[in-house]
Amino acid sequence: MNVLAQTEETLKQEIASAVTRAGLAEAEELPEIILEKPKDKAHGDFAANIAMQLARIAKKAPRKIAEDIVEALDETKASIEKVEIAGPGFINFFMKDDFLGEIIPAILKAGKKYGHTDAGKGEKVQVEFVSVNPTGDLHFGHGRGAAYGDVLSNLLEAAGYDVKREYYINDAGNQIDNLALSVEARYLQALGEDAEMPADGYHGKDIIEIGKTLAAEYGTAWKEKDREERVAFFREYGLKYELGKIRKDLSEFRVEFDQWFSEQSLYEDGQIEQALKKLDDYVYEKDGATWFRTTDFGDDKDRVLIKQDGSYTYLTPDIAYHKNKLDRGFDKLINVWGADHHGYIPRMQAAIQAMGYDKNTLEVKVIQMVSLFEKGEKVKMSKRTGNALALRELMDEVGVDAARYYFITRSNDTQLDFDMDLARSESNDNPVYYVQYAHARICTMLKQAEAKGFDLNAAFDAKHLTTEKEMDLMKKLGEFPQMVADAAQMSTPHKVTQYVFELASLLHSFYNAEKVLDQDNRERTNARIALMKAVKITLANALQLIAVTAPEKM
RNA sequence: GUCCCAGUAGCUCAGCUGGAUAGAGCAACAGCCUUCUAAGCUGUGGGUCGCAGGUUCGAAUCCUGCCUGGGACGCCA
Repeated sequence: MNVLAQTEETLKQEIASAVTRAGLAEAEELPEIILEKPKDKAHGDFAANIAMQLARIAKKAPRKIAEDIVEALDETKASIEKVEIAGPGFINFFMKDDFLGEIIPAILKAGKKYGHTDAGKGEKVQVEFVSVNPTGDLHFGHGRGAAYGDVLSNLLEAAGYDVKREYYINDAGNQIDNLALSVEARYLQALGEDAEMPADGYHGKDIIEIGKTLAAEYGTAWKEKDREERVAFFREYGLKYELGKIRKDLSEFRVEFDQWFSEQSLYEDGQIEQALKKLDDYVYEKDGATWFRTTDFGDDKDRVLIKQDGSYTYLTPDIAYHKNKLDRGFDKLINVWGADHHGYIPRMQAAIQAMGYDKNTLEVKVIQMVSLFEKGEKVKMSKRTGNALALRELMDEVGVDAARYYFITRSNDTQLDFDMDLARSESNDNPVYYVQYAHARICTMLKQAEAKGFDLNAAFDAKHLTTEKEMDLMKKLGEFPQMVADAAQMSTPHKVTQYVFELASLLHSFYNAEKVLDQDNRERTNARIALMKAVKITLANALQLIAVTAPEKM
């Protein structure tokens, strides 16, 4: 299925055996053979730097080593057309053109599965992301983390990992008490009372809405009830309301979780006590509190687990949650956090190690901040809510396709400027449309082909694809599975938007240069139709990975 | 003060597990629609890769120091 990778593999093996045959190095001391795809076509289809790497081992000049390797190469084995030595000792390989011929049939056969590999070998990975406190609206910044976690999960699945997506609900602790008290205050205010918001209350307009709704539904009934009972009810009500809204927004943003994990459930099952027991060797008492010696694992200072008042810090149930994850048998845990939480990483990794696991079992991906720009100016606050722009409002403004695409274009560790006008624009400035248009264009062509009586499933021979633009397209198509595997392995979803943009660009370029449907050249037309189908599949699969739609027409 | 991220073309960013003349989009300039969607294509100009050292046959990429911008340093979550 991964044709290009197979070609590469064969070539690597042949180079390796040529090196040993030429007596340049023993098999054990052979460095990993690295083949790169040169940017400049004059440097061939693949280039190897092995001669430079061997300079020290073989104690010879790189160019001389390269000559020896080339001498020993069996060119028939790896379908090599031509070999050149260049620069300081690069060996450039020009492959027989037909090595590309296998790509299109492989794509047509694989269909929606094209790009999938078994690189991950079924390893169990859990991706925890978003996990926003259910005390208010998701804002646009959360959208970046949501898109990142979701696309990363998609990539891991495509690369053959066994992935579970999870949202950790902070439904215990202070912030939920504050939510309850905030709801209470808004409820009483809705009844015309002069109730004051708690000091750390949540001032979002959504809480005001809850208050009004409660007042309308129950009138003064809750006001007359026992305070404790009332707050308990508001607590549940507020939680359910906020969580429902978060679920709905994320669902609309095309993000679905396998599990919504309740912090409260950790309290109910005694899991926190169990986790504390597990940390026992690294726990001590001081100043009436219980501490975790995270400095044993490189943290700046030790951290409190149980406060003087006997309650847990945020860290403690979170450790229990991670113990729970590990107990479920995941090989790898990936957490997606906002940049403002980066300082929390050392203590969490300390916990992982204290529980007997390798530090890298937990990988934390930090997502840098997002700034919104409109009409060239930074948008700080929403006029409507007084808070940061809600994710819902962003979706309404620019659409889910554009929002998701933009969040994914940039590497997670650079701050993102989100240009609202650009995301909204239906013009060639907008990369989302550019890519989608490529897909739509192919769909139109294929419809035209049918209308003109071409058989879309006619037999074809890729040898009729001879122009440079066709070659470029086929090479690009062939890179897709490796790109997916790399992006999954390196947690770099932005490689997908980059790839899909490049593929779209090659398609547009080809489209403008060549005509696909030609009654006078049936054989070439059949081959080109097959090529177009392969590009369409690959574009659609790439867009599927980032959950952006692939329209049939625009 | 310590830690994390960034600093690459006028702007927004790729490239960073070291490799050949540093890439893309936008902006600027010049062209392309009687032909499968011009939401497109073709071409031109544009760079001390923040600064200074170091490692290396080779550094935007690795190491050290410094500068600038953003973020974090709670018995908050």
